[in-house]
Amino acid sequence: MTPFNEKQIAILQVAEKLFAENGFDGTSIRDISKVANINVAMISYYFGSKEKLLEGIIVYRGANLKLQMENISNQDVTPIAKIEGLVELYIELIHKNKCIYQIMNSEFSKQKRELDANLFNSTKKANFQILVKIIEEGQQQNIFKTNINVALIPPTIIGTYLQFYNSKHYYKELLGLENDVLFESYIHNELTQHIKQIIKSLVINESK
Amino acid sequence: MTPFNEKQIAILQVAEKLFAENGFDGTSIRDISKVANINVAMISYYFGSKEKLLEGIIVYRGANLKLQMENISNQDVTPIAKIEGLVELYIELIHKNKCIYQIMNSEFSKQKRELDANLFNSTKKANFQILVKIIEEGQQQNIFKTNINVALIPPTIIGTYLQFYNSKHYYKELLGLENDVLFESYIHNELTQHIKQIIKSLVINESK
Amino acid sequence: MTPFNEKQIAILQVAEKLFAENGFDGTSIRDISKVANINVAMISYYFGSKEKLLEGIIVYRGANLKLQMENISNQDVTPIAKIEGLVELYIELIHKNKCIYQIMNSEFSKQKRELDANLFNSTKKANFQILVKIIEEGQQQNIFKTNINVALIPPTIIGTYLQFYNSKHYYKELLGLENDVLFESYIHNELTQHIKQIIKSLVINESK
Amino acid sequence: MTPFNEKQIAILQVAEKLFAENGFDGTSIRDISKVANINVAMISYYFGSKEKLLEGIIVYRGANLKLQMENISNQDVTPIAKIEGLVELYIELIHKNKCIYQIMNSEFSKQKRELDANLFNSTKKANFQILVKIIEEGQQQNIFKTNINVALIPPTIIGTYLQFYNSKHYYKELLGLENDVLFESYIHNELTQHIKQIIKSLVINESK
DNA sequence: GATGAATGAGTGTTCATTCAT
DNA sequence: AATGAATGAACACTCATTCAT
Repeated sequence: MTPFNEKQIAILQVAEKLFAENGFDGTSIRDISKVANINVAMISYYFGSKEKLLEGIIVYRGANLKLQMENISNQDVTPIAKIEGLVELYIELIHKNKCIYQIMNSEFSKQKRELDANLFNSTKKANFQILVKIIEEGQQQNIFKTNINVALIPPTIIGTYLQFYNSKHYYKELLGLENDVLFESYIHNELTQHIKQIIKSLVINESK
Repeated sequence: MTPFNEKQIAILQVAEKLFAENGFDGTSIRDISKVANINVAMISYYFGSKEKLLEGIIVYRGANLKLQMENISNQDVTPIAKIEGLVELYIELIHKNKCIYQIMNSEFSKQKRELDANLFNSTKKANFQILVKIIEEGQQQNIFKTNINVALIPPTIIGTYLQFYNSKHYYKELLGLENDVLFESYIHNELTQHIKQIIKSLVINESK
Repeated sequence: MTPFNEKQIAILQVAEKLFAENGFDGTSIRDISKVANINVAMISYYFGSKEKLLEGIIVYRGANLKLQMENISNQDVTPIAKIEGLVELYIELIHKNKCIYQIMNSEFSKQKRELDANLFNSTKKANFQILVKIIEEGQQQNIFKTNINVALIPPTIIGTYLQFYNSKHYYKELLGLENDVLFESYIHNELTQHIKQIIKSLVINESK
Repeated sequence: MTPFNEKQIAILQVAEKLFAENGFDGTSIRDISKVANINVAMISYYFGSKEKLLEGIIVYRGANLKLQMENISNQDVTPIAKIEGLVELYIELIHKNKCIYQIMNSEFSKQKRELDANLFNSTKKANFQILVKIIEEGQQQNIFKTNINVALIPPTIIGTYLQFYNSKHYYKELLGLENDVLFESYIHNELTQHIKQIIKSLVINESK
């Protein structure tokens, strides 16, 4: 199904992790080869170059992301439940694929990288369309407001989550979350709840 | 006032810009020295190392940030106006100091960097305290809800803004913002309004 | 007849061309395998090593060279005609086998290469003997000088030709030879005539 | 006078020698740095790249070559003596600068190298003009033939010499030159004499 | 007999830093 | 106080070759 074989996937996963942790420039192919327990030359051999490896990660993850996102809107529940489900899914997906979102946000925003932005934008657009559909459904049922800026919903969800996660150290201290398990739990409960509340306040027609 | 002399500040400003554009690892001290029109050795000479230079940027900007943030809470307006003002200020500050926020978010979240996190956390905590004060003021006046998770307000503001800004390319296309001026204007109007609305929905006591 | 099979010969021909164009070190076995449309491992498999491949080229071409050279001296014409024929043949052969002569001159003169010089020297010596025979024939007929340094005749012919050919770019400009056809034609006429004249002046007894 | 400092010249000389012996691709900058007893990084530091180093050699030697060549034609001797002197000078110069001539012939004739051919062609043209002047002088004095192809004289001299030199191994055996001193002596005497004779036969008007 | 996978050594180059002055 | 020169380590990548199949 994927265009990558077993060993390539092993490399992709190690690379994804290290890129997310240390950045693209901060990760050498030697670092990757050491962690993945393969020869340095294998990366060039399998992917052609370090940049192509990055693109490989995107292709590998991108296919997955789009697929998972599509299920939510086809369920037979109220638009509000769909929105809540979408927020949950969004957070879950970003959390699971934190690595690639991290990469996307730090590497794609850099001017120097000559990456094919379309690799990501197509996924983004697809997700946007799904969201639009749900919103319109709620509007037709008069449950949602009419003037909703749909485009700003995804960056609100993703941004809030990532900003929180990237300041892990600070929030663990501030909120007294003594270990990573508590931190993860906080994300799953309080943060998710917080974001759900935000998004609902943006879309639900309170004046009804 | 600042512990940096004129030449050091010139270096700091160039470094800040380049770090934000290309990342810490993606920027060589030669790049910096070329743009700043100084000798390569100057950076090690003045700052000790490249990492110390990054810390220097934080110290240099941090002092500024804290200072500007404190003014808002001392004004004699309603808590709601203070919150609105704070959101505006937040966005304005992040927008102006995008560079350092970019750095903070991409470099501080990396495990490999041995940076003194306190350099930033102290500013964050100070800002948090200011926010707490405003919220409490509103709660005493019964204008704000009682159960507000104040800690999640800053990451919501900052995260949403940065996520939007970092996907500049995508949003310019999606929203038909043909040039950078229109993009900036969109941030100043729609995005700021969007974030204000979110934060207000989080704090204002609607049941009143 | 040749000790090489069809696939080996295909490789030899590609390698000969690429070695002549880019040098031995400037040509990778991957370059060769790509052009020859074979697997990289084939070269080591068939020839043992890259150096052995070079020797293979020499063996392959050398056999040919010696063969063609022998015909000229057996014809029933005057020694002068034989010399003229020999010059023509020399130039024609070098021109046709420019590739291998190029290799021979650039790779054999290098100390680092551990090539079996005898592979070539035997051909050179055979050719030298043929030349000696013709010269002696002319001397017996009192048409040629008695004090002829036969050893210096071949390097004069070959050297002049190669030096001219290797400065193709320069001579095309200097002589106003606008395209390669004109350049080739110049070699066939003026240059060949020039070399013939030189060699004849070296051997023919003018005082007669 | 030269645009190179002492250390750069040391590197240039080592590089010239190694390039001539092993070719451009056959010489690594580590080889050079080892022989020159300098750090590997110095070559990039001083010359920018390996290719620029090669160009440096050409610039360094080229200036010298042109200069030395100009003296011969200004002497107050017969045209024949001038031609003889020129041949001697040519051989001496090529012999001394064998390295760079070797490089010129093997690297410039390769298509892959993107070298500024003008670096050499200007020297070649200057030398050609000097030769033309001497020939014309002899023609005016009716000592030289009228139909002389001046362009073919330099490649005859250079080519014959280089072809002989590059087959050193072969000629030492053929001519019984037991050591390098004898080989050098042969070049200085027999080979030089041979080339002088050739060139004179090309230009001198025998029918006078 | 033939080949894709894999390897360790090597490539040119750039890196942050230090040194002598 | 300031800098050009210099360095060793690291960089991404390519090399010829070997090996398991």
